[in-house]
Amino acid sequence: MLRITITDLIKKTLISLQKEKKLPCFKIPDISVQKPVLQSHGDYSSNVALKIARGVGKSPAEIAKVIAQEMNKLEIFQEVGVAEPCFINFFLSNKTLYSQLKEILQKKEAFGSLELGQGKKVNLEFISANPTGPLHIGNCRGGFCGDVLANVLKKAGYEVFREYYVNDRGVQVREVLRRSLEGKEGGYKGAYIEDLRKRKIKDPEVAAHIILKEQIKPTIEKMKIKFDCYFFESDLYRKKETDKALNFLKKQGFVYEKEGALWFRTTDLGDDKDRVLIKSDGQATYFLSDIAYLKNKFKRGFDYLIFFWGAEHHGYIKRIKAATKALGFSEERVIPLIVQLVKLVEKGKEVKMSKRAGKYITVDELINEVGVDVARFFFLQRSYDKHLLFDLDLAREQSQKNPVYYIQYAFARISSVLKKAQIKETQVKCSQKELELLKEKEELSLIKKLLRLPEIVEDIACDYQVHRIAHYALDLAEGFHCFYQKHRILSEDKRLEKARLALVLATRIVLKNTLDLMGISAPERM
RNA sequence: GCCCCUGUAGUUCAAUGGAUAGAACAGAGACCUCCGGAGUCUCAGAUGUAGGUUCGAUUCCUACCAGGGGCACCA
Repeated sequence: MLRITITDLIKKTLISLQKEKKLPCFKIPDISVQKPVLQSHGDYSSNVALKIARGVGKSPAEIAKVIAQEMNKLEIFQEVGVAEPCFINFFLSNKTLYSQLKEILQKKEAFGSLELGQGKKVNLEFISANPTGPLHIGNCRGGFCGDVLANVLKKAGYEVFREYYVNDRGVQVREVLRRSLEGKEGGYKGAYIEDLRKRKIKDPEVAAHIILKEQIKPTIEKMKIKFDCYFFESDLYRKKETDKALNFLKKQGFVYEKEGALWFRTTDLGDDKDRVLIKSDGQATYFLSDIAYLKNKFKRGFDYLIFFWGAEHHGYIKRIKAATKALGFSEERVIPLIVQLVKLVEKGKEVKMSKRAGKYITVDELINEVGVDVARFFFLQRSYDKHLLFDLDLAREQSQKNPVYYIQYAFARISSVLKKAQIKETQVKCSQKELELLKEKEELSLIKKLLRLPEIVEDIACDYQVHRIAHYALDLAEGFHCFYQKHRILSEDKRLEKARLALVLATRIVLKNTLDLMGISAPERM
């Protein structure tokens, strides 16, 4: 991966410059290499000179000059320059681009894979909607983002386990279902409740499992999400894990009694107030289940626990971090991701949803109307901390204009050209000499875009922001459309044709890998 | 009252503290003898307000203004 390579090269250069006494001794900081906005500023750039100038006692310009001079000797670059205010700009040599292109063609579906995770085990819990009814649009966001994050982390070299936590025991769930089945105030309405009533289902816990099986699971399949496990809260009780967790906390001295209830002194561990574990009526709270569940996950050997929560749960973070610390684990191993709420807009007005009134748009309805590819892309585009405005009219009427088609269209075009050229999945054997025929602006620019996939995977594996991949996919598709528009692939010049077909094949590979990560289909025809 | 998130173009969104703030849709215009026009290329258009931190702020800090979401022996 180029960005890592360049970072390493800078580090090596600094060390050798220090050895040669061209630079004084100092501790080498974390070096950041970024992609400049402007092409004229190079393919990559670094502010390392500015960063180390503080501790070195030389002017940044001087330092940058020395580093650039040294790095100019490296073959990977065509040029290493210095620009105001002391950025070091790296221009890749075309030779580097061609060899990287070859690598894509060799690696195929493995292109973009990293060993960043070193096989560490990650538990990714998402959706986990209460089994009281069908999934609604609010569940979509965390669902799709969780699924894609799982894909990306796997690509980055983590061992990923996807989990859905089923609150099948909680008082609230049981109470709501009981009221719903009996048609009482405070219950939910909807066809599925009617159906349960007709089937004479009385037990709320049975109802919960039926809803999970008949409503939620089929929808999840429709969303093209796969879970490795549905974890039942009731199992924690059946196996006495809640008792064990409570006893553990007691032994650690975190538990006290007040007004007939058992409290967990979470304030000792950074929470705003203490929390109840056992209510005065003897019932355990969800929080106790969650602590037992946390313990259970660590016991299963996960290095990191990632959760997707809606914004309404933000207050829960301190609590779960406190529990983590009380259990004796480092809080860095628990990573809660908060996604802001989804607001539904129709005809310019917000649509208020109510589960109680049976008034909400289900995920099934949404996917039936716009298709799973459009739905996935729509929810993937935004960063988690933005409120997501879901415009129903746009999704319904303008699906033709949806950017996901722009991306898929690029793939369809590629397939079409390859078909015409009668090239199947087989490798185009293209020599370095032939690849050197690719020197048009659009060709080189496309190659550079292809090479960014591993960087995107790395970035997401570090900050979990999956929307990066959606934006990358658009950028990649644009790169191909521009190239396609400007230059003919099939031509009389058979050597050039071969080189361009190699580029097209490589684009196909990277586009396919990107779409796979997003869980969006790559159609040969549209 | 306290806590969390957000204020960027007419609209919906981008931009690990970096260089001339990017797209898409909507608007104005151009490109079909040509591998799929669901495409390409032009033009026009934006950082809520006031301070601070520093070589450099859309990004970090403070105050204010505006929107959303939380503050249970629910989760």
